[in-house]
Amino acid sequence: MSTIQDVARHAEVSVSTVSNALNGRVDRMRPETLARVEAAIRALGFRPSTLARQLKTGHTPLLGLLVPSLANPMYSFIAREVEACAQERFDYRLLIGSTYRDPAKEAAFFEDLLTHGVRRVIVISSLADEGHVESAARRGMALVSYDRRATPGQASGVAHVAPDNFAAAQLATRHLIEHGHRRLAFVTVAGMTMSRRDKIAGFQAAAAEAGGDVRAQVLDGGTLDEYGDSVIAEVGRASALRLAALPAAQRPTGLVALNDLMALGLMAGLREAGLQVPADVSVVGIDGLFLAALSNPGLTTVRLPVREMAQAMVERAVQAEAEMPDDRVFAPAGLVVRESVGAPRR
Amino acid sequence: MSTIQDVARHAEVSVSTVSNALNGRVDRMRPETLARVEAAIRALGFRPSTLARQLKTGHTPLLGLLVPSLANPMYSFIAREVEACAQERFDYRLLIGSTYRDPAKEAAFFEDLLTHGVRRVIVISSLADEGHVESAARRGMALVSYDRRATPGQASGVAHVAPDNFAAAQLATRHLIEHGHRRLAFVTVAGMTMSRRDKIAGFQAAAAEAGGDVRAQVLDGGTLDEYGDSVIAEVGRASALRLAALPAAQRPTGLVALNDLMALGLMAGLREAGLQVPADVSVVGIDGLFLAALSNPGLTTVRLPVREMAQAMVERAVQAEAEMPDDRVFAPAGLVVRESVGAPRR
DNA sequence: ATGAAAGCGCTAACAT
DNA sequence: ATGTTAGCGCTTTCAT
Repeated sequence: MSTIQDVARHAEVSVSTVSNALNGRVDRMRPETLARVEAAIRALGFRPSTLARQLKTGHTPLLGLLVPSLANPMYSFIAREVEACAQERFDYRLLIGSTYRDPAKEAAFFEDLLTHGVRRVIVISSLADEGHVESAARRGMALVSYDRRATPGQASGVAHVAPDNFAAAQLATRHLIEHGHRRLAFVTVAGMTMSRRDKIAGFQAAAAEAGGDVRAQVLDGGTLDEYGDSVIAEVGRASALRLAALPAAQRPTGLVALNDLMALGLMAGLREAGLQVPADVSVVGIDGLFLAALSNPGLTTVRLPVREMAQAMVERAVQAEAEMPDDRVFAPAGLVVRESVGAPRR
Repeated sequence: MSTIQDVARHAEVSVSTVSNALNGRVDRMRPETLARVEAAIRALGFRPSTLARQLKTGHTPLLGLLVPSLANPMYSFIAREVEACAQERFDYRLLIGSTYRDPAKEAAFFEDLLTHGVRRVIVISSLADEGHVESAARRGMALVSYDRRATPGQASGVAHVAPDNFAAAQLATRHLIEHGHRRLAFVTVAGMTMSRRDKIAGFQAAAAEAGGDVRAQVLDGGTLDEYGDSVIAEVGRASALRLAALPAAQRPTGLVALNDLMALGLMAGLREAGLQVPADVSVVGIDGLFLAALSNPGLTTVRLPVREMAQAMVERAVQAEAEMPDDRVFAPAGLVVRESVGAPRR
């Protein structure tokens, strides 16, 4: 690797001239000089070290991304969009870390980012409290948190980007109601996060607006001890089995799943128990993963505007100095109707 | 952020003493001095900057990972294992990049890594030629390439880790043959890579060993122009439609898919065309994604030892100086039997 | 046992 | 228009 010194020597100019050329201050030199510098750069295959540059400027074109688990298709889809946007629009690279819902891992990730000079981070955390995130913000990081909203009346130094979970669940639930379902369940996992609370509220609001004969229950499928890849789907499968054990006359006929992975697990469990989707039970998911199109029956789901949210997060993180709204909520991109919802048996 | 200077001042020692303490050269100072330094570090919440350290030592604890697309569940699963291993065993963080099969993006990623001082990289590339990779190796990077083997008689400076694709496809094909299938097809996409070639060879070898009445064809489902998330599945769907259009007496009854995503697409297309899996057509995948367990019917697939391969790659990349085999091939972890394979209709 | 000082590759005043 | 130089935070000889 050649250095700026080598270039200066080769072009027979000083390092500052090379530096000026490198940083677009080309008006400060004769075109001819610039040409010589550029020729030298090309001849030597010189690339300035971000490292040395950063030591001086205190700034590095690296974006931190914290996800619960890369093996969860929703998170890897978000990661993909974040990476693409960061790279194409801002020339930033992605430093990624998984936490598996472990507070210690999360804290360690922030430490390492600090150490690496990374000062812009997007956090997708399922941890209940935002403590680490806020303390990182206090240490001067530009933080954007996904799927979470600001605690009211409390400036946290953290920006928030989230889907409109209320609207998404409401949309899903209305779809079920329109198909004639009256016994509804929202299937979730143990642990209440803000986003889950919103989905449940949307679910209940849709049920309420449909009138008195609609029964809407929330089904908590159990704990996610270890945040594995398939656990949410496994919880869905277990919930399906519990549902199937109910007498048919009591069993909910319309299920809103916490997300697509849960819906997929639900369908697998239902099938295992000998129940048909949608003949016996209808299922609708939330997320809009492309995998939902491959299931059998195809999963009807609420698509979230992942690309738009990813762009918003990247913009907010990278242009932290700019004046921008601190909190953005994105309406669902719409309902993708496939085959997992039908009229209830009567 | 406090610096080593602050610590030195606070502990009333010189920076070199602090540096020595930081780097485990504690035998060079009185225990009492060490204690003072440690107290100062704690008091100030000091964390040495990897950055400055790296500028001096030329080494950074960052591992580059190049994948075709994070949205492909197999790659994100590998990424997850790579990240976990790199972090837990070596305290390395992951700098990730997607290429979408674009040589320019791939080259740009290497450039950026160099610029960031990253000198160890794991490459999962579907690009035909390994040119960029080898040139990066020549520039001093420690490279490990996944799912590809060394070109014989050509020291490339690149280490290779790959599943035994031949054995995997052979295992899948034998399973079909054991169930009585005689008309077999291997379903792939356009473009021949080394790993695809090996899978096809394994498929054909299994067919050949089964005797003369077995017909084994290779079905190329078309191009992957843009390396999107679902494209392989889409190609599978399209291939299924073509297959379904064939007269039943000629149609292959047993399908080996290039990978699980392709198998999932195949099953979706078959269903769309009104064909039953496994009654009309049996399907077996390769990869062992957890998603294969959620499909309907559950996908029978050959599980690849992803964690073991990820560990091997990380070890090789991080301990590049150590003497280790340059090429490792991993046997499949076994066949996961679910419901997508049955006896052919007769 | 401890400290002084020379860089690592670059940027940005501040000269000239 | 171009050059000199002082750091950025750390490691590492080499002195003391």
